[in-house]
Amino acid sequence: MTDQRRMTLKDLAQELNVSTATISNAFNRPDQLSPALRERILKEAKRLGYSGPDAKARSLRTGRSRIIAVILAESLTYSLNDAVASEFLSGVAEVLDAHGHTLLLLPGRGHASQPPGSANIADGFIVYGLMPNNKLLDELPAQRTLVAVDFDIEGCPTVHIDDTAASYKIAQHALSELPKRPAIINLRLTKEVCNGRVTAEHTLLPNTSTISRARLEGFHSALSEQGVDVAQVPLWNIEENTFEVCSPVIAEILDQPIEKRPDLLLCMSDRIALTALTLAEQRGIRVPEELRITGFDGIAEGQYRAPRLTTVRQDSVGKGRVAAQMILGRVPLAQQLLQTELLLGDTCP
Amino acid sequence: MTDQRRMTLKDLAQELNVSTATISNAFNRPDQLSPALRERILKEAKRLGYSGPDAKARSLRTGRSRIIAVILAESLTYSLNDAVASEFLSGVAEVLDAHGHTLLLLPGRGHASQPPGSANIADGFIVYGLMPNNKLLDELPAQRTLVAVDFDIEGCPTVHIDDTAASYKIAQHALSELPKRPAIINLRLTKEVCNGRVTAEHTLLPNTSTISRARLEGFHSALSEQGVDVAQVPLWNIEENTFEVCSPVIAEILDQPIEKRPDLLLCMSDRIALTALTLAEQRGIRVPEELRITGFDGIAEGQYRAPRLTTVRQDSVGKGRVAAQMILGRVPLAQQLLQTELLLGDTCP
DNA sequence: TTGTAAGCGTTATCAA
DNA sequence: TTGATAACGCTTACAA
Repeated sequence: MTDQRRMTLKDLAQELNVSTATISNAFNRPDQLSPALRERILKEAKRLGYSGPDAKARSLRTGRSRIIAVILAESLTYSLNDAVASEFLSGVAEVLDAHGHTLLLLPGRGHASQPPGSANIADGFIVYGLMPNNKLLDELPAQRTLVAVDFDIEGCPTVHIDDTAASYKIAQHALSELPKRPAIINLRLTKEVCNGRVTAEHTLLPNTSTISRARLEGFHSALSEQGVDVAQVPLWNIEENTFEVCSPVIAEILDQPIEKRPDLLLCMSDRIALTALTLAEQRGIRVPEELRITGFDGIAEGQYRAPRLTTVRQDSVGKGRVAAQMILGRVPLAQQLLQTELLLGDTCP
Repeated sequence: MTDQRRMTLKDLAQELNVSTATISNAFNRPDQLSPALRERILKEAKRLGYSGPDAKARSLRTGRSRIIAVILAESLTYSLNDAVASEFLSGVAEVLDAHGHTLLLLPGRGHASQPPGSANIADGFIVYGLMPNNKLLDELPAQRTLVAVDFDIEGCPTVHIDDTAASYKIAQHALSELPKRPAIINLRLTKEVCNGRVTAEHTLLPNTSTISRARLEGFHSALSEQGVDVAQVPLWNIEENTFEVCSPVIAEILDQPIEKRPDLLLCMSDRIALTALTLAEQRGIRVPEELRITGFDGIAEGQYRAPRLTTVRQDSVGKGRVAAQMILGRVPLAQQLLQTELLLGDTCP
């Protein structure tokens, strides 16, 4: 009876002289037994140190674990420290939590030697961001629900924003005052690794469904519309959306002779824009007088500062919520497109 | 054989005319069967769409899931958007990932109606931050490993920083130039809810093991040492470490008549300090000339801006790494104390 | 209202 | 080197 190992439902049943089914019901279906008996069982369980049905056994038996996995395109380390990904996750977490589910975090890129087979314990998968190799996706249990966020998996429900429209919108705003020397700073858009100026030697990622590619599209159409020759607009590439990786590139841009230095930076993320802002401040370059800057995302850090960032807000939390609701089957599995909103700050009034 | 439902190990065994044990060994113990057979099994498995042993069944059988849970004191929504907690999590994730484990996130406070029984699927628990009620802790499977971070559970391995020493250190630095009107802004230190000035009507949290209490201790001893009567130093309380919650309190502090307005703010977090900095800038109060500000934590946002925050850096990522290593049994379960480092920025030179 | 018993898909211990 | 077979702890028809 009460030996070393953890007490099981069976032990408890024996102890109380009732059947295992009754104990199970006491925990899972209150309506299947008399309140009195249930009361007694719960009390005795607590007294004897039985803390409820074992999750492993239960999930094997029922086939469901109440665990939803989020697969992050980037490493967990990066994602957890990125404002946009964090907001997305908190949206997911909020909904899962409200419905008694929990969140398992899986790295996409560069996971350990052995693939985490433990992953397939999840009832469903939310895949956030483009997977570099579909290998991981292949390994996902086919039967399980899948929702893709910010990219497309064929025949799979997705949640998206209209990146092209959003960047068109902000570029159009920025171009209401025509810049002399506009420049675009994008995020991982070249096939080759390139942290700096994009030259003729680089090729852009072919996949038109990446968000970077879509945003470039939007910038370019707004520029063309104003009669700017987009081929003449310098393109700079950033390999990772962090201050450390951005800043050398931004420094290179800002340290050009003044007659070549851009007077408008269209950045593909707020992180890039904020880095540009900080470096401009350090150099005494006045924003927006000498340099106008636009961001993308609408993260808090860009709004709770002076000068406030001009940017497009995307509802990352909302994206997370919708993705989670789809996975839980609380909204129909579909192709959702979320709204964006222009945020007129001080960096490009 | 190949019906609707997912293929199982047994199905595969039947299909290949080998025993289930052999299939299992092919996946788990290469040395237990001839390479040729193993090769064949793996190939056929892939062809027939068997993606390896089911995690639920495996975890029931072996007793281990390769999942480690982190229980966060605050809601997931808050924690994911807090720089310190995020860094901690990324430290945990990094180590877990390197050893083929995955991360399950559990909310401490305010979890859903039904306790997530799915939690006990985890092999071990890292508890981050003070648990408001130990109820959740009681429910944790007694047998499982537990590591406490930033607070104490009796008889449990912990990882900590020396909050008192660290805040003593930074306060001492700040006091090298004696302020006329110092003030302290702390984080959730009153028993009653209080977002504003702490008065005689408020009582401080009794528990001396909270990090806020420990930091206050450090501030006070540095002040006393300089002959300042700590009873005269105003104490302000913040209920949540976010810009939104901080800013009204900071506004109240800064909008006092100039002869009452503090000239030194000792803040218990960088978030508070950064909010103070932003609001000071908005009001044209010069930092550090008219107002010196110190933070606590050393988050990136405080260092990648101008002026840089003067603060104490705690190695949150390192804390996460150590906690994860302890859980995995890669370092001895013990009481670890991590170092802190004074970061001399521009807000209190 | 309560009890009986058959799995859920594995792994581990044997024996062959 | 490979194969039977008994658990792992639980849920759920179905029977009483």
